Amino acid sequence: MTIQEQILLDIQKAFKVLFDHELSQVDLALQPTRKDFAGTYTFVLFPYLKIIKSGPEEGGRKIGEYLKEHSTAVRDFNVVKGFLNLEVNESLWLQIFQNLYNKEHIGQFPSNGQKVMVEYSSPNTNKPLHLGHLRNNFLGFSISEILAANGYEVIKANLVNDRGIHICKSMVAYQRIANGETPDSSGLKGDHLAGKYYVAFDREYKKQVAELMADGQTEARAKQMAPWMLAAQDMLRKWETGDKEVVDLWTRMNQWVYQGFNETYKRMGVLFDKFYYESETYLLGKNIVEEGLEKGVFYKKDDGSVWVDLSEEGLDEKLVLRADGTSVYITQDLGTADLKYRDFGFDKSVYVVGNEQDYHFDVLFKIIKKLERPFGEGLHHLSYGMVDLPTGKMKSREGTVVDADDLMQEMIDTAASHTKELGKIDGFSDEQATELYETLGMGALKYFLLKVDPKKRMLFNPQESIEFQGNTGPFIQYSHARIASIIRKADQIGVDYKNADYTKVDKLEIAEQELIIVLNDFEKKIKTAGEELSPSVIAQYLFDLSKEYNRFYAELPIFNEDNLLVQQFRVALSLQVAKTIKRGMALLGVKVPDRM
RNA sequence: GGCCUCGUAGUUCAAUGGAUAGAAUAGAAGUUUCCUAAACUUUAGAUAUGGGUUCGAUUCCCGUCGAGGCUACCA
Repeated sequence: MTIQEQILLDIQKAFKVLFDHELSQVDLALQPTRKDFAGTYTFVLFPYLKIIKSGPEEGGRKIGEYLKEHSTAVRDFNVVKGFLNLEVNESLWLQIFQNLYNKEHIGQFPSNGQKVMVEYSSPNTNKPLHLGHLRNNFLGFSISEILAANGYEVIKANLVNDRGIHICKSMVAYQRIANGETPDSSGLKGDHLAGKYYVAFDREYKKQVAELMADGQTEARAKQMAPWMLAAQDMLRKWETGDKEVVDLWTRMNQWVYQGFNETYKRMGVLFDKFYYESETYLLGKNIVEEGLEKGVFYKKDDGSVWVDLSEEGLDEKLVLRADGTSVYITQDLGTADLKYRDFGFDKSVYVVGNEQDYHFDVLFKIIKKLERPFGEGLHHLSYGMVDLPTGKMKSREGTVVDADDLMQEMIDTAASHTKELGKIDGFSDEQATELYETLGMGALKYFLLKVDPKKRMLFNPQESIEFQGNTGPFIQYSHARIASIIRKADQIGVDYKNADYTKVDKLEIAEQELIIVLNDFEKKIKTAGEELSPSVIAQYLFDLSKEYNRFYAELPIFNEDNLLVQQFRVALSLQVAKTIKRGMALLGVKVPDRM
């Protein structure tokens, strides 16, 4: 039982004894006391004025008196307006700390026996990854870690979009103008090489459209009859019929792209348990169309196209099969959902996809529920907002796309030069230094993208993202490094911080008590982050913890402290903070250094 | 046009319907004989707008203004 639950139980008793009223647990809640007032938890009295039959001040005082006398958790209280602020016994905080400190693993709930699939990343193979993908990948990886911490078995899946007209565009341009260029011959990363020809296609295509329009064609017509567009469409048809030459080129170019992606994923620090390829799934789902027709969930129009009517659910009619019998995106997604379920039999499935597809997933999930799939209720769209630049939206045509590889390298370079400037890493080997720069640069970037609520669109300012002060990854990493330094010294001079009995500490300083309170919140935050699918909850928490620790660090001496038990306690408290930071940062996919 | 998000200090972000709306940056002023100053302390500064519900609204409801997204027999 947590302190809060215990106090609420005692408040329930108080209502029974003082006002002869039975309150149910669900009616009751405590909130953290605001910093300006004494106390840890606050009970708001306004909702109970009718029951306590007196002013909030008087009623609050009565309840406070009762708690002070009868609750083992409550040491003292004060009433300000309608707020009953409760102070918790120091001994209880020490007991809580001791329990936390004795734990083998923190931030890990036992298995809940449930399986969850997290699909994220899902790149197109016609161009390299950019800033938007970074948010997607960091979110997907982090939420996977967070769900695992909540006791789920997690399967990380990547559905690669490796076919379609966009791939054919790169291929057409490559075929026409590349002169057999390869990653080896050009020194270009494979994904960047493919991207180069995707851009080249677009440039040539625009030129062709302009020429046709100059010859008197309408724009719409010009777009249809531009030679390269016709070539791309032709290539797509050939691909679908298995034309050897086309498939060979497709295979070769995709291999290059995958090599490039693998490098990028490695630097990002993301992993996958299962890859799905659209080239293997794009025909799935037609059997579901049949099934839907039989069940009466879908209906056929006169021209033969198949539709679903979602007007009862507040949406429109939606096409699921074209008149010519070919499938559309949503058909394929229905099929893929079944495939995933056959493969893994999950309880939940999370799709990490940008919010421009909100409507699509709304429709998809509603259809799946209409089809009465067993996994229908476990579907979630982790819909994240776009990443905007100070100049506005990223537009590949306008060359304002921030390339993922470039950005990561820039962050790491900046971390390197900043670290060298501070000159604190004497004695590092080149290898260690390189690793540190990577840790810091990637930490800054990941934290920057994860600290914001995923649902919200966010602004990426290159200058600010590269700062290492304030609410940043490196600030939290720095707090960890400071503690690591303390532990080294404690070990060196032989402070026995491992086995002391900290419940015997006489008096807690405010900074110490605040730290314990924050440390005690860790698991609750992991739970919230898991329920809300929001790594930002963890990021915010770690920042608060680090800030609280740095205050403690500045205010209280450790090795100059005379009382031996207090000295041991402060080392132990520091160690507990370090463990929490390390574990919490791991949930964000961020490493922490022991020196920086 | 219809549908969905979102408007909070100069800027970037917080705030299960609760107290005097928090941080971080940028600005001003301080703190290194002491465990890492990538830190700490102090200071100034915001709920787009008009109504409504409520003991109480940044939060819920309606209007206005502004930003973004969706609105394909594309993916």
